[in-house]
Amino acid sequence: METREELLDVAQELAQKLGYNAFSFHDLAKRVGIRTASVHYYFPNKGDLGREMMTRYRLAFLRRLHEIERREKTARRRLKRFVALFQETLLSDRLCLCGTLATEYATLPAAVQREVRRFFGDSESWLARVLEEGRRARELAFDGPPAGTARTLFSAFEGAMIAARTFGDPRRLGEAGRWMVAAVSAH
Amino acid sequence: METREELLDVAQELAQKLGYNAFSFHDLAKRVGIRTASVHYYFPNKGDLGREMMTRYRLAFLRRLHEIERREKTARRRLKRFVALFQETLLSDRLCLCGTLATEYATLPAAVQREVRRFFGDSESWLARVLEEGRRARELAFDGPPAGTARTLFSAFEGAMIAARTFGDPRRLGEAGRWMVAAVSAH
DNA sequence: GTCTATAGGCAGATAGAC
DNA sequence: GTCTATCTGCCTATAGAC
Repeated sequence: METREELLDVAQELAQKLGYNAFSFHDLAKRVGIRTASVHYYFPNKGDLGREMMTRYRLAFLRRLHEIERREKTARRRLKRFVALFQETLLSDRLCLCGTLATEYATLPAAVQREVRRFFGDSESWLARVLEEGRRARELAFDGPPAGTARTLFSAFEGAMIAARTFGDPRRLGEAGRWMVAAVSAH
Repeated sequence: METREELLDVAQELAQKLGYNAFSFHDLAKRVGIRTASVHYYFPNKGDLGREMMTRYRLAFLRRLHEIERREKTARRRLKRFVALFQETLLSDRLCLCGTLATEYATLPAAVQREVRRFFGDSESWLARVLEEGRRARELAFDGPPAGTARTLFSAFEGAMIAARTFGDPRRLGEAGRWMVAAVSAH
């Protein structure tokens, strides 16, 4: 693998496990087997690394969402697969990268902040689309514009992820996922 | 005010706004008008400060929950007041202290981690009690044990708080609050 | 209680050799 | 691309004077 990608992988892992402010260029260098100065060859400063890490994460997540849409044809199954993506992350004691960066938001360079907001935006747009189609098909039921329900679902999943990792109990996320999906299901 | 309390106030403010790993003893000293070394007089190390800060926050929050229970007699009003507590925090660009510490969980001293878990536990117990009474009174409706719904509500509020601050839009929390309360309301 | 002085370590970052 | 060497600054923490 190219060193550049390896660095982003390690940075992402540490950010998801410990937070953005809790890892250093030296930590990355050690893990990849190079020197701190060499990390600066790829990323002039930590903000550049952070922005690229977040962009890459967002695009990879978006690809997986589109894959879900292609493979699953009912809204409820799509929502469950969305939660499953988060569960997968949780299994390696990681949070959604966007969730960790969002709590450290005020300390981030502006370019990284922008990427965090885009992640929220992209995810909520996808959820809103799934919700809207599901309601049109009479499979789901909820009041008001899909966007509002999408925002509530997304933040509920992010929050449940944090709680689940705190207690070292991934079932907390599964529970919240089933609860929220049931709440938007037509009965 | 005593210096000790002032230090805890500033530490809490910075932790809620920036994160636990983003403030230093020097930051606290500067704000309170003393020297870094003097902070160590009150708190031998940052872990001691963190634990005491989190304990104090948890107990103050619990007191406000009990106050809500005393003043409000319907479950729906109690839940709305719970969300209002979070909204109040959000108005000064802060997150729930427990939420910020939970995302940095792996970097915290064990004693601080324990306090974070207790905060989750206390809040969820209170919510579960309110939910149970509300259901018994036929005011609320939800499936299964109250604890499961309490966990989902609490993490949804924590998550909504994070999203709301990221977008600088407190209404996101209000929206999630109304959505969740409606979801447990008997119709 | 608060200070000065100081220690040792780690942070982000740069210059310049190979 | 990766290195050594180095800089500046900040971090947590301690010793000891006032």
